[in-house]
Amino acid sequence: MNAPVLSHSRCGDCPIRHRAVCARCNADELEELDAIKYYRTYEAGQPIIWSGDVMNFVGSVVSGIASLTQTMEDGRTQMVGLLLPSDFVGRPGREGAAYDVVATTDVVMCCFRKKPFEELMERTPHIAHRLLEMTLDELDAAREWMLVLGRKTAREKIASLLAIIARRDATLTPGGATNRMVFDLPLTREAMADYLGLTLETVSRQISALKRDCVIELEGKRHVTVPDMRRLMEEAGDDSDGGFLG
Amino acid sequence: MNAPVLSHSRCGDCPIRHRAVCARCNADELEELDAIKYYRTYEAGQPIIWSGDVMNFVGSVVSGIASLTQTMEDGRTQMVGLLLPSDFVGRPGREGAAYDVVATTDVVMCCFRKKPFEELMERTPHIAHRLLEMTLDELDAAREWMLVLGRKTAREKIASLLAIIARRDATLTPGGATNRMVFDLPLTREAMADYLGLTLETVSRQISALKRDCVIELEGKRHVTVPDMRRLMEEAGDDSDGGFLG
DNA sequence: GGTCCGGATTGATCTGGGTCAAAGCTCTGG
DNA sequence: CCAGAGCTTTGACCCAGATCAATCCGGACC
Repeated sequence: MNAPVLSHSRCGDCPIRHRAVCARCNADELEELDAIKYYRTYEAGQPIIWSGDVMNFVGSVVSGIASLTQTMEDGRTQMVGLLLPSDFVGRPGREGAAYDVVATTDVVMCCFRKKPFEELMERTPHIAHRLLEMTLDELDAAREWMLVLGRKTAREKIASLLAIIARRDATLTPGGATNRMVFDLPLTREAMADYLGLTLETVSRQISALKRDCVIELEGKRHVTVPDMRRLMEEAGDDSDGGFLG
Repeated sequence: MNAPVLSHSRCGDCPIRHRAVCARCNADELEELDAIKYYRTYEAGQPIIWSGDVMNFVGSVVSGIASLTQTMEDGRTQMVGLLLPSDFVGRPGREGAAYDVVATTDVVMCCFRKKPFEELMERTPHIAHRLLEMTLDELDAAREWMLVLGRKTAREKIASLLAIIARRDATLTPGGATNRMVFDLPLTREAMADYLGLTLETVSRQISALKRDCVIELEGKRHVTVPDMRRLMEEAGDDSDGGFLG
C-alpha cells in the first residue's frame, strides 16, 4: 500500500527549492537535510495521513495536489486547505495530524524525518523563521477562505476558486491578450464542492453558468480557458487583482 | 483619539505572561522586552488597525475582546478571528496588516515596538519557536472555523460559537453539576452574525430556539448559563468535547 | 463493437436562512 | 417622567442553493 521510497537527490537539486524550507540553507545545512530527506509517492485518492495519527515526518509537495479535509460524524466534509507544489505539510513541535491529508491527484512528496528535522530547526534560526513565514501565509489563505465560505454566493465562490488555481497553476499565454489564462482543473466537482461548502450539483450548475456567460471556456470537463482574468476577479467579488496583473 | 500609554511594568508581571510570547524568557530577555514594551487601551468600537496599514508594533491582548474582520466593497463583512486575552496580534516579518482589527469591548493591549522585537526574535530562537506555536494554534482555529462556516447549520453555528466562548471565558460553577457553565456574551448579535456568516435576525432566532429547547438559559440578553456542556457540544455537531470535560 | 462505471449535467421540487418590516426592551439624558 | 437611540426579538414572505432523480458522457475493458 505504501508507495516506494524514491531515490535521494541533493537538497540543492530539489525541484521545489525556490519556495521550500531549505531555500536559504548553506552547504552544511543542506548536507544535513539530505541525510534525513526522502521522496515518497501517493496515488490519486490515497490517504497520506489521517487526522489524529502520529506524524513522523514533515515535508513539501513536489508535484500533484493534496487536500486537507475535516469530516463530521454524519459525513459532511469540508476541505480546509489545498496543497499545491511547494506547499509545506506537517506541524513542527506537534505530535499528531490535525486533519486528514489526501492525495487528490498523484502526488510526490519531499519528506524529512521529523525528529532530526526539529533538532536542525532548533539549531538553525532561519529555518524556524522560514516556517513561521510559511505558516503566516497559510493563515492568511485560511482567513481569506473564511470570507469566501461565510459571505460569498455560489457563483462568487466558483470564481474565487478558479482565480486561486489560476494564480498558482496557470501560465499566461504568451503573445495573447495579457490577461488570458489556461489551466487544468485538478479537482473533481465533488472536491470543489467540499472546498467551497456547496453541493456538487450547485458547482456544476454555476460552472455551466459561467461558461454560458463567457467568463470561462471549457474544453472537456477539466481544461479551462479564462479569456479575461479581470472579469473573473470581478465575478469573484474581489477588488484586488491577487497580484498577477500589471 | 489615540488612547494614552499606560505605565510600564516588568514583563514578568504581565497578567498574560502564562501564554505570552515571553513565557520562557530569562531575566536578560525580559529586561529587553520591558525596554520596548508599552500598554495601550482602546474603547469599544474603536479601530486598532486598518487592513493594509503599516503596523509598527506586535503585542497581546491583556483584557477585553478584539476582532479581525474582512470586508467586501459592497459591505458584506466576515469576522476571521476573535482575539481573547493572551492572544497575539501582529505578523513579525510582515509590513502591513492583513485585516481590520477592531476593539469589540474595551481593550488593553500589551505592545512591543516591532523593529526591536524582530531583532530580539532573530537572536532568541525560543521566541521564534513560541510564535510558530501560536501561529499554528491560530491556523488550527481558523481551519476548524472553516468547517463551521462551510458545513454547519445556523443552529450548529450558534452552538459552536457558544462552546468556543465557554471554553475560553467561562468558569465551571463550583459544586454544581460538573458540566454547568456560566458566562457573558462579549459580542452583539450583529458581531456574532459576522463571525458565523449569518444575519443578525437568524442569530437571534436560533438563540431563542436554543433557549426554548433548554440548551441554554438567558438572563438579560448577554448572560448565558449552559446547564449541560455535553448537550451544547452535541448541538454544535462536535463529537470531541473540546478538551474541557473529564 | 458493447457494456460498465465513475464522473458530470440537467431538471423538478423543497427548504433553511435571507430580506423586509414592525415592535419591544433598556439605558441615557433632558 | 418621557424621548430617543441602540440593540434585540418576532413575524411574513421570498429565493439561493439543497435534495432527489433522471440522463449523459467518455474512458477502460471484454
